[in-house]
Amino acid sequence: MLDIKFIRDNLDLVKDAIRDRNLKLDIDAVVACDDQRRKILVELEGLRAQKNKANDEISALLKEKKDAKPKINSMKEIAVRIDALEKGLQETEDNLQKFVLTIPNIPHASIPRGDPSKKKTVRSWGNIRQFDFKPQTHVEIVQRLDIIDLPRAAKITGSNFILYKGLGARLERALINFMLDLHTQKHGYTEIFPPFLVNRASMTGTGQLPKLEDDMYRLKDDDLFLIPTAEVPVTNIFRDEVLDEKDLPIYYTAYTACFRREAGSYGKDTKGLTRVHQFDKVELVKFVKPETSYDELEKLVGNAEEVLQLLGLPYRVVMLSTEDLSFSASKCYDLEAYAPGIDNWLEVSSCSNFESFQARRANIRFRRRIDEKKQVTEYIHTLNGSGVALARTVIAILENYQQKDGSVLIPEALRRYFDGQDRIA
RNA sequence: GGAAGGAUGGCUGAGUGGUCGAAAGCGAUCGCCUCGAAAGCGAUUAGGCAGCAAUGCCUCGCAGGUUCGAAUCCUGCUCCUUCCGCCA
Repeated sequence: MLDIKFIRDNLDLVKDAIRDRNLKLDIDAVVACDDQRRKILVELEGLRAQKNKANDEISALLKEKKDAKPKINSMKEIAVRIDALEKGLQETEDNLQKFVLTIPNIPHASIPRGDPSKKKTVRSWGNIRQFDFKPQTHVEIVQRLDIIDLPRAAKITGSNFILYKGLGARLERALINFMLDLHTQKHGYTEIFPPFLVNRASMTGTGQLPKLEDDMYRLKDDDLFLIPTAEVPVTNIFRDEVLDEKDLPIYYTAYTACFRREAGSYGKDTKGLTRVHQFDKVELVKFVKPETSYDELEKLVGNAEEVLQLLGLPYRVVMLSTEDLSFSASKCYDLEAYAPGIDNWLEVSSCSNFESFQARRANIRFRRRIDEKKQVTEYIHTLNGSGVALARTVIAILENYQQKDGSVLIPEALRRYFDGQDRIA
């Protein structure tokens, strides 16, 4: 959420941002709504001041046992007027709030303007393997090795769900442990295991609601949502709290399953494990002071990249353009791992700086000491990134590590989680 | 699912329908004291909105209601705690 004052003071900037995202929103109407709000507020506050003064006088009269009747009667009229203004104010504020919640974050100046094709490859890592046989797709591999059973997953639940089996299940568990161990032991993150269901306030706090309600799984009777990412429960840990400056920055990492309806995406990447309704992910979340957030973003990307490097998966780092940027993000890097079987770059991580956008929605602040006398509370900056998402990483591992004899080598970094086994055969 | 109790500032916790945005304590910050620290003493210490400012207004879980006036009374809701039931 953007600050209405910021919107007023930076009208052109906000309008440019909407245009750069290829959206249509009537920002002038928002300002007009706020004008109306202020107009009501001024009159209302004047009357309230009058009322408060009169109440003190009535109080004093009663104390001295004098007659307060005339004063009381004269206030009845004002009370009615105040009542009416309050209703009007409420209505105007609700409208304004509803409107402001649909305005996306301002894209950072450093990112490319325009459609998704404008995205910029920042760097690449690793070499694309040259095969002396025709590499198979992960769909073929998992079937042959009997480590993932998609037909039965479809029977149990529906299409685009995954049933891991045997060493496939083991691989999933190994990856989760490997990533959590790396981030907690080497990168200084504290491990979190949050609820997988969250309430509406949490979903609104991180920006999934109101816009993306159709993409979420929602419980019928409880107004709870299955989390689409650990970002939601973990960022909301500090909702409506004021943090202490000296506790910052805070780094959290969490494994969760992630649930996405993927409404409207039928026919797109629907083969195999590329786009599924439930997948595992290890997430990185940071709460930091505003002046450090862009440095923290670079470090966060580095932490996610290290996962792919240790797994030996070739990847590239892509800076998204304005139209590709998610609703709440100001700047975002995607990590794309190469999968030779399907000959595709797969988005396995998305690392974003939200600046104060989520913090304002979720009301997460910190106390900053200015000098001995003065301290102020201000919104923190939140960041998060996948470190990394599993289903697609599994694709990349299977397709990159497949051997001519049909087996799949287990990346060195994972072997300690396989009792030293070096291949899936 | 049933019963009872509760929700007040960074935390604990008092609160009479009318000088209550709110006692007290803890914590924190600053000062005094000290070679330095602890202890002690003193001061400061909720958030938000409008305004250049002075200042004004709002907020005691949330939403309504009664009243000239609500932290306080009434209704509904949410959440928490304890007990019972069920349960991995």
